[in-house]
Amino acid sequence: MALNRKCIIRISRYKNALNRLKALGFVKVFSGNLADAAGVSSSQVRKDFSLFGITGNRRGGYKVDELIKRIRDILGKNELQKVIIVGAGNIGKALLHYKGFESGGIKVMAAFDIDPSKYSHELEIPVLPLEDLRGFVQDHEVKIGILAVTEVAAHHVSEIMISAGIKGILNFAPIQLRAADDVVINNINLEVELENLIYFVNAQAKTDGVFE
Amino acid sequence: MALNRKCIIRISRYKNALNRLKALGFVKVFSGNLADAAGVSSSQVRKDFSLFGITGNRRGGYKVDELIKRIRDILGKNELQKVIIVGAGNIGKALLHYKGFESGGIKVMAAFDIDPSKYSHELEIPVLPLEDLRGFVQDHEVKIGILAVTEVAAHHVSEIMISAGIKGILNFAPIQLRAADDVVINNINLEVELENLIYFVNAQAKTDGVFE
DNA sequence: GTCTTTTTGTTATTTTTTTCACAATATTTA
DNA sequence: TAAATATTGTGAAAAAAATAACAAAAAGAC
Ligand SMILES: NC(=O)c1ccc[n+]([C@@H]2O[C@H](COP(=O)([O-])OP(=O)(O)OC[C@H]3O[C@@H](n4cnc5c(N)ncnc54)[C@H](O)[C@@H]3O)[C@@H](O)[C@H]2O)c1
Ligand SMILES: NC(=O)c1ccc[n+]([C@@H]2O[C@H](COP(=O)([O-])OP(=O)(O)OC[C@H]3O[C@@H](n4cnc5c(N)ncnc54)[C@H](O)[C@@H]3O)[C@@H](O)[C@H]2O)c1
Repeated sequence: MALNRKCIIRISRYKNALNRLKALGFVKVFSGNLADAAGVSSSQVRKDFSLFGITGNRRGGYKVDELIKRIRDILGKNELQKVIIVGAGNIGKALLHYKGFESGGIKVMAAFDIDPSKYSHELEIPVLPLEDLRGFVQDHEVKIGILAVTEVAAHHVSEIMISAGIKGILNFAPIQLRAADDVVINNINLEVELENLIYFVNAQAKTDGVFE
Repeated sequence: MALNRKCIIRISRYKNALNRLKALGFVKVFSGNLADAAGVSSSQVRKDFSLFGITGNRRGGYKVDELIKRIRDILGKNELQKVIIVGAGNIGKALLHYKGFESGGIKVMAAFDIDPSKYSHELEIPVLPLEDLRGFVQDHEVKIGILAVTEVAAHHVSEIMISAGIKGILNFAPIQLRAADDVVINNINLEVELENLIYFVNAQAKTDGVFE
């Protein structure tokens, strides 16, 4: 199996599960514990680990602290990850005010907008004019950007971000952004997610069947 | 191939792509056009369609209007889909103020919270006390809920929602919610999504390779 | 110190998903 | 009207992913 998106998402989930298990007092875990906590199979856990060369002890399982350290390292959680937000509207502001990223080693450096009424230096995280984006990204060597502008502006703004040096975009606009091979794009389409939910709820209401 | 989550997500994307193509003046499309617009292969498009018994004309492709109608029907877009939001904080409010759902046939009926300072009848969409949730869900026969409360409250609140009759939950809290077979849960973990992006950007910086 | 038990790490198997390939058949051309 | 051509619809093949199986090794029992 390759080292694909799904696999890394599971690795993130293992990290979260491990933190919970650690809080419960676990010092070592077996692949089965972790599998239960993360909602996958134990062989999936071992398979994923073997892909990253993560090893435990036969019969002894894995030491929680070492495992967390190893996974944090894989996910880049040991360095501060700098992020910018573009578009300080509903979603942009929600992310801007969220306190949870910082504790996970993700630092929102600034937000950018074209609407002057959104600009602010009072906030802990400043909202700056879009024109300042290029300089800011280059000065601070930011590689990751969250795109939360209106649908019509999204494609254009993504090009500005990429030309400034952004290499990864988390896109909330309801268009399927695509870009050159050296830029990673993760599209989050909340309406599609809701449609999905609605489909399966309605289908279940009809058939009482179980899906996926 | 079964009719799984990924397949329905593609169906949603086809719908969005078709709307764009229609706006560009397309009256009929071939599987290849749609594939390009949605970023998949043409045989994938035809396979998905065959799963739903969607047929076109050999050599003639698919009529855009008919196709949109058929897909809207599959996704329940021809009836109004009622949704509630639980948790009127950062994310909850962002969703509450979003105008885009309505045009997609998704009607946010109300939001619920435990913090009285969040209550409001002034807004187009009211924010009500959590105690009112059960009655509201039952009166309005709401089946879909968006969960946007704090992490610690999420599991408990999900149980309240399910016991009130909610059958599908879009969960933003960073825990992997699970529930009985007759409830569909879609977990959106933005930190995990960012971690994923960060991983592939960092990996690419190291190897200059291309991923998935 | 040997035996038993448990759990990893990895290879084999199965299942799922995607792509390929092509007969069937509309549409267009002549 | 017949021939040429393009595109669907689907079964077969390939690829990818998940699960199962089990030998090897570590921990504990006695
Ligand atoms: N809010 C939601 O719940 C929600 C749900 C689903 C999808 N979305 C999508 O997320 C995106 C943001 O949604 P929102 O509700 O926050 O929208 P919004 O209109 O509240 O905010 C958009 C922000 O982008 C800014 N902007 C517009 N053009 C810009 C440009 N060229 N450069 C920089 N900034 C620019 C605007 O000034 C505004 O502040 C939209 O594409 C929307 O479709 C939002
Ligand atoms: N805001 C973000 O950008 C962001 C990003 C990633 C994840 N999340 C997750 O999304 C969820 C919401 O985040 P947020 O930033 O909107 O948080 P928030 O603290 O702004 O809002 C949470 C809301 O839930 C309400 N609440 C708490 N307990 C409740 C209960 N038992 N019943 C009903 N309401 C209750 C609170 O009163 C508050 O209004 C959290 O779980 C958070 O971890 C948010």
